[in-house]
Amino acid sequence: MKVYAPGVKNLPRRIERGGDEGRRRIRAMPELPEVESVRRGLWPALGQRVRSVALRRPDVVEGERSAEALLRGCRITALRRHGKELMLCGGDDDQGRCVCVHLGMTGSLRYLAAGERDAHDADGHLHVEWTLDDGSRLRFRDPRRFGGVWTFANPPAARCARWDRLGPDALVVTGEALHQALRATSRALKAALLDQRVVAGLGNIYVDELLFLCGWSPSKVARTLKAAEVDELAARMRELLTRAIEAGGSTVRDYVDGRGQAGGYQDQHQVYGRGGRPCVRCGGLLRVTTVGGRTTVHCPACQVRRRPMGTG
DNA sequence: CCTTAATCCTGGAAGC
DNA sequence: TGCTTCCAGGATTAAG
Repeated sequence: MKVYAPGVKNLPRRIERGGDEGRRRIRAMPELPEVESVRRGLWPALGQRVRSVALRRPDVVEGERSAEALLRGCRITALRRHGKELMLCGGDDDQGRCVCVHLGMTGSLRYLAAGERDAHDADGHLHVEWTLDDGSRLRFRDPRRFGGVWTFANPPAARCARWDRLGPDALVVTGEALHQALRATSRALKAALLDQRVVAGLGNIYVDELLFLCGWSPSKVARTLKAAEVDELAARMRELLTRAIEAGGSTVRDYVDGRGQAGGYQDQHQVYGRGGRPCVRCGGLLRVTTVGGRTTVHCPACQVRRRPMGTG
């Protein structure tokens, strides 16, 4: 495990420097609150019929790539979300065509009213653009192309292929369901919570924030949490995500919601992006480590609850 | 079961 | 200043 002790020479400079200068350079990927904010921003598209589809980069689409598969001629009847996955439904009663969108790390899905323009009108990362009957548009853009679009004959087929592999949605997960998943793995708690099959929607930002709020060490073994402790973990998870959604998600660099609005939750981050800076609770320095293959920031003094091997 | 590493990709930061 | 190198990260897959 790579460990950066505070003040040590190999500490990345952006962390050492601290302040807003250090924070804003760290990127955010869309996690559940950001994806939900995108979904809520797309509501003006509901009820509209898709007039045309421009597929500029066919390889971002998996499955059938025809305009019809991408909802041309369909009326958009629902915008759904599970974890970080979005689903655009093209008909009533699970009958119409269906498109799933995953934003990956840098993906965005935006609604533009008729005639509305934005900074990305002509860049090379606009992969799919849907034009609706009233002249408004939906736009999928993804510079790094870790995201993508999947086409299905209908929503049940999409759920079967994609959503059924995901754990319960993190915004509404019960302690009981979470406990069932956590008790089945001996991985580090952080690694388990990042696994979308365990619980769907958490990424690096909100896992680190959640573990700080609960006082758990990221390397605590997942299966050793008691039922009551997982109840509390689930409750705090729902509360954290709800608050982040209320703030419009986190914008660390360039995330915007479905209407191009930046989020505000980054101002409430207590650990993410704050490695090497003082803990807001105890004043000690936050430590940057790697857990589950991911950069992890935690407070070694505050997050000592039930560490493995009784070391806490 | 578990872990780490490689893969995809680009832009921004750091290093020389 | 400019060029090169490194790095982040979600999900998946392979290898150890």
